[in-house]
Amino acid sequence: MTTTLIPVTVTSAACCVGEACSPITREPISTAGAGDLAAVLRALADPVRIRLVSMIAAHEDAEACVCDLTEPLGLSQPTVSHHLKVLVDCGFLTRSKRGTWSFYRLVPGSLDAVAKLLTTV
Amino acid sequence: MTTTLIPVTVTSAACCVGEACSPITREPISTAGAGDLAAVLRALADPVRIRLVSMIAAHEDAEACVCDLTEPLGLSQPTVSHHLKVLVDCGFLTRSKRGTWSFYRLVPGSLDAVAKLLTTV
DNA sequence: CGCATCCATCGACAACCGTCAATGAAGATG
DNA sequence: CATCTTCATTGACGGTTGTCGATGGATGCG
Repeated sequence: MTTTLIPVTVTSAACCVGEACSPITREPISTAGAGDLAAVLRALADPVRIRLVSMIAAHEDAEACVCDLTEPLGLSQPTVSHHLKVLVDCGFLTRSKRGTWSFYRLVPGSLDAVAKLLTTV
Repeated sequence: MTTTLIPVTVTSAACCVGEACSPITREPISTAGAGDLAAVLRALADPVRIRLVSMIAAHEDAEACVCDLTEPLGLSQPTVSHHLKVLVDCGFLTRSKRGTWSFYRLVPGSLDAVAKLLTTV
């Protein structure tokens, strides 16, 4: 028997964005679509979270644990965990526990999905 | 004599983004760059402002005045003016007064500049 | 077992933000 | 001139959010 793992994180805002997959400048976006896109953008609209995404993506093996991120950011561990949770809940990061460590990784294509909505050309 | 118009809206956040013109996933973004990008994204991270950008871009002649936008949004005129100001200050919209009316227009390329920063491919 | 490390969650506080009513300036209209 | 329309600004209020300290669970190690 083969176990197939189907991601069902429907609540992911980054997933919901896929509904309105055409640029927002073509025609007036729906009220719901605007709310979904705003929620995703709000998750990225923070200096710390932008640095987190950037640091994780550029980190060795494209993943990082909390203890790798706390000191460079100069923030407390709970604060970093909080921001990471926001990014995970919105579908930009995944978390995988290995031993005591939690490793965070960028979800491929999640940023591009948002970028495509903003592209006018 | 040829009059060359050089845009010098340096305070525009959407312009500042141009400094870090490479995708954020290539290497860790600078603290200042993250702050600038966050400021621009925060301007877009609101359902009303996303609808405003979309409605204006898709409007006739790609421009609209405040009275065109108030009723469809179901918001008060001061609130709409407030959101429009945020978008203008960040370089996403331009305002041109003609008579009593203020016409707003999408700045070409402003959204694409942000999209490029988020694109990983 | 006892202790240390890594981390998520909770509660609290301050700062920020979206919204509206009120106001006044600027132009159009009679 | 008098009036109306369009719009920006101000001040105030309530809700959201970023931050930290404290706490406790889970894992690794001697």
